Amino acid sequence: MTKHQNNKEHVILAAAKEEFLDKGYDGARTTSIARNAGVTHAMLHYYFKTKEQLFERIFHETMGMLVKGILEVFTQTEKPFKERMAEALDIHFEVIRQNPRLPLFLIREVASRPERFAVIKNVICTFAGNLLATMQKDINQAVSNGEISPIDATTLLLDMISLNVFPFIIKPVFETVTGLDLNAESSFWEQRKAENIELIMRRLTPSQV
Amino acid sequence: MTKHQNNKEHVILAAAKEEFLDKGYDGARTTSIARNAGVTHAMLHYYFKTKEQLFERIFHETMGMLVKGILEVFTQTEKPFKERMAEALDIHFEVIRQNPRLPLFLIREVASRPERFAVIKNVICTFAGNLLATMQKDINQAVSNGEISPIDATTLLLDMISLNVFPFIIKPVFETVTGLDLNAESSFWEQRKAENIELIMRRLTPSQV
DNA sequence: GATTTTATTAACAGAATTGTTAGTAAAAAA
DNA sequence: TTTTTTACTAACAATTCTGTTAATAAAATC
Repeated sequence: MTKHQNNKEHVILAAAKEEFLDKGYDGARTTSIARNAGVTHAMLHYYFKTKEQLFERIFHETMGMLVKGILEVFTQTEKPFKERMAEALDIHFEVIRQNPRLPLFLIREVASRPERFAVIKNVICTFAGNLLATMQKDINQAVSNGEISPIDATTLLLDMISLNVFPFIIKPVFETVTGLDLNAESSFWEQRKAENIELIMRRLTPSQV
Repeated sequence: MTKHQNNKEHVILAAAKEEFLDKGYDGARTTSIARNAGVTHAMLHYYFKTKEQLFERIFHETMGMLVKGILEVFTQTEKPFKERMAEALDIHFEVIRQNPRLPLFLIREVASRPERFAVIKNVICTFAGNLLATMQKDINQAVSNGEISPIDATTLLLDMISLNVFPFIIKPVFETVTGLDLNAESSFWEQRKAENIELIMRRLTPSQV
C-alpha cells in the first residue's frame, strides 16, 4: 500500500481518456474529467498544466496503440498471399474490435485540427511507405504466380481498412436507428468479419476469362 | 433590389453550415459564424434565438439532402440485379462526392449527442426497412435465377456504404499524411469508384464450384 | 526532529462565449 | 402622414470554462 503516489494521476488519465474518446477535444470539459476522476479540478491542473497537454498525452498513447495494433497485422509468415491477407484482415478487425472508439476519435480530431497530427505524421508516413512497398512486391509475385488478380497495394489497403473500420464508425448511428446494442451482438461482428474476408478473397481470386 | 430582406438570414445560414460542418457543434462559435457572415453577433441571435436552434436548422437541412440523395439511388429500372447494383454504387458514390463532409458531420454529431438523431430516426427507420425488404426480394429472385451468389440485403448494403463512404471520411487523415489535396486528384476518386464496383460485382458473381 | 519537497484544497481571476436589452433607424402599414 | 412593425447596433449581463494562487497538509529528505 506504499505505491499509491501517482494514483490520482492515473485516475485523471483514465477519466480523461473516457471524456476525450466520447466527446472529442472540443466537447470535453476539464471540470467533468476531474469530477469523474473524483479529484478537485485544481488537481487536474496540478498534474497536467493545461487541457491541451492532457489531451496530447491521451492522443499519443492512443495513436501508439493504433500503430502497434497495425504493426502486428503485417508480421506474416511464408504462406500464400491470399492466406496471409485473410489473416491480416482477421487480426486487423480484432484490433479495432478491441478499441472500437479509436478510429472515430482519430478522424474527428484530425478533421477539426490537422496540425495536431503533424507530430506522428512522419512515423505513419515511413511506416505506410514501407508497408505498401512490401505489399506491392508480394502482390506482384503472387500475380506472376497466377495466385491472384492484379491490384494496387494502396487500393487493396484502402479496401481492407474501409471494410474493417467503417462498421465501427457508423455504430452509433446504427444503434440509434435500430435501438440495438451492437456490443451485445457478437454474431453481428463475426458475420461482418467473415463478409469482409469473403469480399477481399473474391477480389483477389484470378478472374476466369 | 427589393428582396434583400432575408439576405442576412441566408448569409448567416451559409456561414453556419460551413462552421458546423467543419468544426462540429462543440467546436463551432456563434461569434465566428457572425463574423464570417459579415453581421454583428447580435443579428445572429435576432434571426436564430440560440446556437442550438441554428444548429437544428443546419442539421435537418443536411440530413434532408442525405436522405434525398440516397432515395434517388434506388429508383431503378428492370435491368439485371448486378447492373442495377453497379448503377446504385455509381450514383451513391457521386452523391457523397458532391457532399464529402456530410458523412463525418452526421457521424460526429450522432456519436457525441445521440438524442439529436431521434427526430429523424423514424424516417430513416421506415425508409431503411422498405429498402432492405425490396432489396432482399430482388436478391432472392436473382439468386434463384442463378444471376448472383446468395447474400443478405443488410450485409450488401453495409458493404456498399462502407466502401463508398469511408474514403471520404478518412480524407483529412490521408491528406495530412500524404500532403496531397485529394479534391484536385479526380483520378483517385474515379479509380476508387471503379474499385468499389469491381469489389461488389465480384462479390455478387456466382462462385464457380 | 528540522527542513524541504510534494500533494492538496478552496477560493479566485480572466477569458471566452452565449444570450439579452434598450434604444434607434428603416420599412411597411394604416 | 402617422403609426406600427421589422431590422439593426452597441453595450452589457450571465455563465461557463480554463487556469492560478496562496495557504495548508503530508511525505520525503536531511
